[in-house]
Amino acid sequence: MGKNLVGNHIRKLRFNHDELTQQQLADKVGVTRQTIVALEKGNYSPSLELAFRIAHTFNLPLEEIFYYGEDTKQ
Amino acid sequence: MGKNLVGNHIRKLRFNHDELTQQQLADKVGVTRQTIVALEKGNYSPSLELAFRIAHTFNLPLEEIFYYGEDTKQ
DNA sequence: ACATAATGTAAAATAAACTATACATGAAGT
DNA sequence: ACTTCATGTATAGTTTATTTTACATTATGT
Repeated sequence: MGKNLVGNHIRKLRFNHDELTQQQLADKVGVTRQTIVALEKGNYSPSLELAFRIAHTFNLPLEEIFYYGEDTKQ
Repeated sequence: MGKNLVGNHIRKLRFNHDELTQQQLADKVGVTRQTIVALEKGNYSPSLELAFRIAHTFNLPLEEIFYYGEDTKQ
């Protein structure tokens, strides 16, 4: 257990960003689709390394994709 | 194995920031001293959650403390 | 009706992060 | 000389992230 305190906007970004599919994003960042599924579902938070690669892929600063605690963004 | 691609400025920050000791920082962010030691040594990269808590403690954006690949900062 | 592609879900196995414990070293103070 | 404190190092154990495999569902196209 131990609830996951980190949220993200991955799902939204996949659609805004070239309509990426889960599998395509997974390939781009070098993980399996299951990992993307789990992240979108909020099952756990990624490693910092993976978070960086995802941010890289979307060309966004990490903190615009991932946030600690409640989402405070627009 | 699997080399760690994420670096950080934790050690420097401990000194710039109130001369925090490893143990004090560990307490503030809720991990053991061993974790801080490992991070400073670059043995592995933290979870995203821990990275956020550390950034919080130093009152800095996460990406000013942690960087992917080579350090490109000043 | 059939095939294909995207997604959801689930569970067992491996890898990586993190803890707990323990001991060693060097510096600083008394 | 002794104590205390910060740090270094090591290793076994637990927890969490990630992989692998597998099957189900819904939508789209032919």
